Amino acid sequence: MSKRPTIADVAQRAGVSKGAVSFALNGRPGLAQATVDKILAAADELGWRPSNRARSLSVSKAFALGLVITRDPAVLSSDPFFPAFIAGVESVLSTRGQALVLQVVTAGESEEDGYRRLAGDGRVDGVLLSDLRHDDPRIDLLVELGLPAVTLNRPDGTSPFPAVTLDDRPGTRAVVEHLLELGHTRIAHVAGPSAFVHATARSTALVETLAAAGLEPAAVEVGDFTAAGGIAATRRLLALPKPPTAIVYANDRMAIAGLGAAQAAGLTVPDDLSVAGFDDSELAEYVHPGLTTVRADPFRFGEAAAQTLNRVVDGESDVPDVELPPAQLVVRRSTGPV
Amino acid sequence: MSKRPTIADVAQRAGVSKGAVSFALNGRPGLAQATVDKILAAADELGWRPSNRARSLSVSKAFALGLVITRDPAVLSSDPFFPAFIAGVESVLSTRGQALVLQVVTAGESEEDGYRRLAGDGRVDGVLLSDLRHDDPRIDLLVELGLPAVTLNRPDGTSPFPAVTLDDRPGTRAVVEHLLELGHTRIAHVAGPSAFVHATARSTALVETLAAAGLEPAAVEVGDFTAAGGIAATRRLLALPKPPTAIVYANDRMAIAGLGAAQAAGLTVPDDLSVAGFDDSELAEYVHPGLTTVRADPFRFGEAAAQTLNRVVDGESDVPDVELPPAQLVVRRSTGPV
DNA sequence: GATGCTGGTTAAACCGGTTTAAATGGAGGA
DNA sequence: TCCTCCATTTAAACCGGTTTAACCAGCATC
Repeated sequence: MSKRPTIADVAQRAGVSKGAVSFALNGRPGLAQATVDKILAAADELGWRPSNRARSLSVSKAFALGLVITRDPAVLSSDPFFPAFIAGVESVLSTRGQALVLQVVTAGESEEDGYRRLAGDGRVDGVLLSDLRHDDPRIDLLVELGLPAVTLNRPDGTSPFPAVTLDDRPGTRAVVEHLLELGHTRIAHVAGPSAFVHATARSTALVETLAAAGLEPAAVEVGDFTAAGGIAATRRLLALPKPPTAIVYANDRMAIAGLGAAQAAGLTVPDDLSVAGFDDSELAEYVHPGLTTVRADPFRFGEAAAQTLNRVVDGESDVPDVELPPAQLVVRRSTGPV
Repeated sequence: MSKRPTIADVAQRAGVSKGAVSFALNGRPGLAQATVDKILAAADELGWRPSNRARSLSVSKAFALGLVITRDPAVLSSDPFFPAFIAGVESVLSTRGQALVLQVVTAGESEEDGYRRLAGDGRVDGVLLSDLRHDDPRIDLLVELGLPAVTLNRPDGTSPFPAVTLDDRPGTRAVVEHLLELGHTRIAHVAGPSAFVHATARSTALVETLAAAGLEPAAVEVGDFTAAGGIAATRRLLALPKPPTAIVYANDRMAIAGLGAAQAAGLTVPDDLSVAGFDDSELAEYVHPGLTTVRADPFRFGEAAAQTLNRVVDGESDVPDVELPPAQLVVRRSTGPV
């Protein structure tokens, strides 16, 4: 069981100093090409890979990015967004030898502590800020902590961090127009919690599209993105004196649950009620009837977010925002004529 | 913007040497109590927290655990297991100042590289081995890499690592017995990929329970744990000359998709067909009809796994296996009399 | 009074890299 | 021949902790 080689071993083997090896490895100028070749050959023969820990200490970098996920009720539990998003992040990190540090903040602990820990421990060089909220307190917190960040979608206040955005509005607009074309006029909405930026973005897009057609929502219920919330909101909508003929949900989980609630109430979808979701989660295609929804691309979202954050971390100034192609309408069987 | 204090600052303030501060911090014997108090007070006043990076380098530990998730087809995509599992892991790590490094291996890269990277970079002190497969090659790999591990469920070969187990069999048995009580005799099964230990555990429990009642499965289809696989398997089962009156799926995603397929084929659940899943994912309760399934506790699974791995990492020898309370049957509306 | 212990403390080496200032050596110019 | 200058290369400091060996005062022992 031979110990893992260190930079000193490589230096000795190549007949140069430690410093020279470091220079060669990092492609610094000032070394003769022949020397560089000799060093790289020696490193190769020994199978040397520089120690992350030593590098971390001397350059004061963690070579890792962080993601804090708040898991308050069960908002996260089966969210189809994160797994794919994380996969996208990884696809970038793996090429740069970086790691992803995940922190799930459970109900007890405060989310703020999560960020403080990540920063205080020097675990990460920057964080991805997801599920942005209005007047999000985390932005000031990160500024205070001096931790670079990238926001997923654009915060409403001023933010020193670049934003990676994926516009939910065109997709929402398309859903509403699709329903209008089918002849619906009593369209209700089950929104996400109004604290979230993306929740209100979807809601206002819906309201505006209806307004452009001279309509307003039959009703708006606020859900919490969970299946349980979707059920409750749906029941309230169906109990209205003049129930809607179509319901647009702010995410698929609420929509699928709402679909179940409607069916449990004896309604046939889409004959008696049209239902649309948002996310195009895996199950959307396979429930009965297949769910009309809006598809984003969380993998590319993750890629773009990681790339952008890395530019910030690398010290680039004025990193521009990145705008991803908007979400697309996917029409399935859960929507039909009135 | 004052720099963050180092151990030297604390030492100076307390009027002692760096070494003394280190001793005091780590609660080592050999220091007078008065000195310890003085040092801790000084550290407190300065708000000093030892640098993880420096500690990592000098003690050769990462203070982090790793989890590699393979995301080959889309097997992971909306698996309800991981988010809760990870939350459980975090609940343990956060109390010890450890971090969780997540590595999602996408289709392109080989899973083996994922572990090699994690080990080679010295990012983690140990890993959690999930989705155990028969003759899992990762066990030998981790031995070769010298990376401590804990397996989720017990591998069939010999393994030097402790196992944290949650027996799926009692739950599966309960599902089958429940269906037998309802009068079903033509019970089919949609299994998970036979490479997975937990998939075959569920399958054999099903077969054995039926055998105890003098029956055998009406048919067994192998799915891949995805919704798409669930649909395909269900269609094949329903196309049989004598289709089953009940289908037991190896997980909820396949079951929910199967439910949709059955309904799309014009069947009424549970009148024409009973359906049962496994996991008790969030949507199980809210689809129509509510899905009869088996509930495990992934959060506690994560807790137990992290605790056990930490015992190994801390150098304890002969860490015993941990057995969690078995999964429980949850009866809902998707199962009924023949 | 020299010797031996012992609890308390420190100086210095070490972990494995990066980085800066200084040293080396050979070519070109006076 | 001697001096400069420039391209290479190296020695040493540094990052911020941990750990080992040495040191020192005080006290008991003989």
